Amino acid sequence: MDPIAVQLAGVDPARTDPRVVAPRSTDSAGVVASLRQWILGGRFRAGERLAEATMAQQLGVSRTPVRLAFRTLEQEGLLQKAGARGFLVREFSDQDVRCAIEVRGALEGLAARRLAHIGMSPAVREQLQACLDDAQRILAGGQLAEADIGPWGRLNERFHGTIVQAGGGRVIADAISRNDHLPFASAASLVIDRSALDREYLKLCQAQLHHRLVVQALDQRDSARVEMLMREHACVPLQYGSLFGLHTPGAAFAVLRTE
Amino acid sequence: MDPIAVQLAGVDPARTDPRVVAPRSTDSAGVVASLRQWILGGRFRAGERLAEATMAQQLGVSRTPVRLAFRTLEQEGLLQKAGARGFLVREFSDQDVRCAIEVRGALEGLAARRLAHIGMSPAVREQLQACLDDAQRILAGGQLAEADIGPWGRLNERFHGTIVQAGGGRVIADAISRNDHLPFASAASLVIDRSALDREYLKLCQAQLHHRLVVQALDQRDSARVEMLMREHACVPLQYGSLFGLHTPGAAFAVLRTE
DNA sequence: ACCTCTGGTATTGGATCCAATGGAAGATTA
DNA sequence: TAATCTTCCATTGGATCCAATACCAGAGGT
Repeated sequence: MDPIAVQLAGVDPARTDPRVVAPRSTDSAGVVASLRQWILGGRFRAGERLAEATMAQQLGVSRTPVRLAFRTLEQEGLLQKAGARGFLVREFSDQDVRCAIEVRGALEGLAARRLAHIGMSPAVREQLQACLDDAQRILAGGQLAEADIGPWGRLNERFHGTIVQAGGGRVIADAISRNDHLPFASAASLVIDRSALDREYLKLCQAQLHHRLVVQALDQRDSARVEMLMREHACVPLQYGSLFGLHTPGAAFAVLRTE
Repeated sequence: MDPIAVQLAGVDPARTDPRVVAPRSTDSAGVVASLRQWILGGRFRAGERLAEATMAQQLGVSRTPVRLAFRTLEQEGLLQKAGARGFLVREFSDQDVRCAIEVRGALEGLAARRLAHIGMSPAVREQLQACLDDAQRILAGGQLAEADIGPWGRLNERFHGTIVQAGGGRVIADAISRNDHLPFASAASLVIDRSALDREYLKLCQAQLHHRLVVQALDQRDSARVEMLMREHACVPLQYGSLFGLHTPGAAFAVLRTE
């Protein structure tokens, strides 16, 4: 096992569409998902050129869905056009990852600010409280168990999603979800070092504190403060991530490998 | 002429690629551009369903490039999937437009903040000064001429682009450019009321003042202030736009019609 | 009269074929 | 020997064909 083996917690692509049990590669959406996973998983070198025919063959589909998928992945920022000849796997520097995280902070901060301004509906307030309570239950044990990673990822995503939905509406939510395709940028992508669960426990406690402060500021309709808190909160994985060297040259995003 | 006839200033799609003289519809990129223009131009009703075959026929191309274009426009947020049967033209409320503008403010503010933090290179400083000088020349006449709209749009785009490039790098620039496809969100899309050029002149003076303040704050490495200034600056078209009722029901984005 | 089932049709998604284009390698000449 | 031109091939983009599928309408049953 890699010394910095991590896990991408949160929803997996298969869970998004209940009809699809396994992410079949024979489907257009499946092709996008597979390619995204391959790219993020470090299957290709950074800057490597991808040919339609080759990918089609490896995925067992025709060139048509691959062409569609390439365009989608280009929009997501994972590929970039290589002149008139195919696409390149985009390489992300530490700076880029940091930027992506700051972008998420800025956008979620904006959504939270707006939510504080317009005020939470009772349903939203209840939803957020439920997230806090669930998190409290997970953290109550005093340590982090392997089985807690998945639930935490889901509740974390619920918390952020609720605020974004309620405060930002579709436009901000879309901007965030577009950014989320970049490595480490998603709120659902907790970077968990499974070999140091005790340290990760402290990290989650920190995150939970932020969540409670955010709800507090929302209660007080303190828009400026809640924005600042959300922006700071986005930096949590950054602070910790930089401790054990995020970027591994050679693979595009080696640390994102889901093992 | 419509009482609120406006113009979308700045670069036109044809100028982006020097090889293409006119935006041919027979090209894949041309298909995307045409469809985008049609959607933003209010050719379709909000929520209207677009069929591949129909669009292909109207554009004089096969279904293949239309399929690609639909996916691209979906990523851009102008279309949304209608179940398993085609795509719908997304409708944008005043709220959505406001959100898109605030998103741009947040992202450009972020870029400016980073630029203030790392400091401007002499080349960047010079480029910004050139923008200020060009703007000053345009405004020196004491009034706004019809012919000034195009140059102003270009210099405005240069100003913003320079800051984003220098301070944000690729990731933030991409996030902004993805957002720019939404109506009114782009820095290049000045909304100019050609029937009230005197009022528009005052608006541009206001914008120029903001630009000068931004450069001042950048000179002073005042990252917090420059961020705030950029966010406020993004709201300029919003303030004025809301004065003469942005949203026209019936057409998707009637006010964006380039006449 | 209303609900349901079934068949047809419109429409999308995938595969394959063909044309266009750009790059690379080799040959020819200065 | 090096530079340039030409030819060939790899690869992409567009068009068309075929299969799958979801909506719609009509008929029949309750």
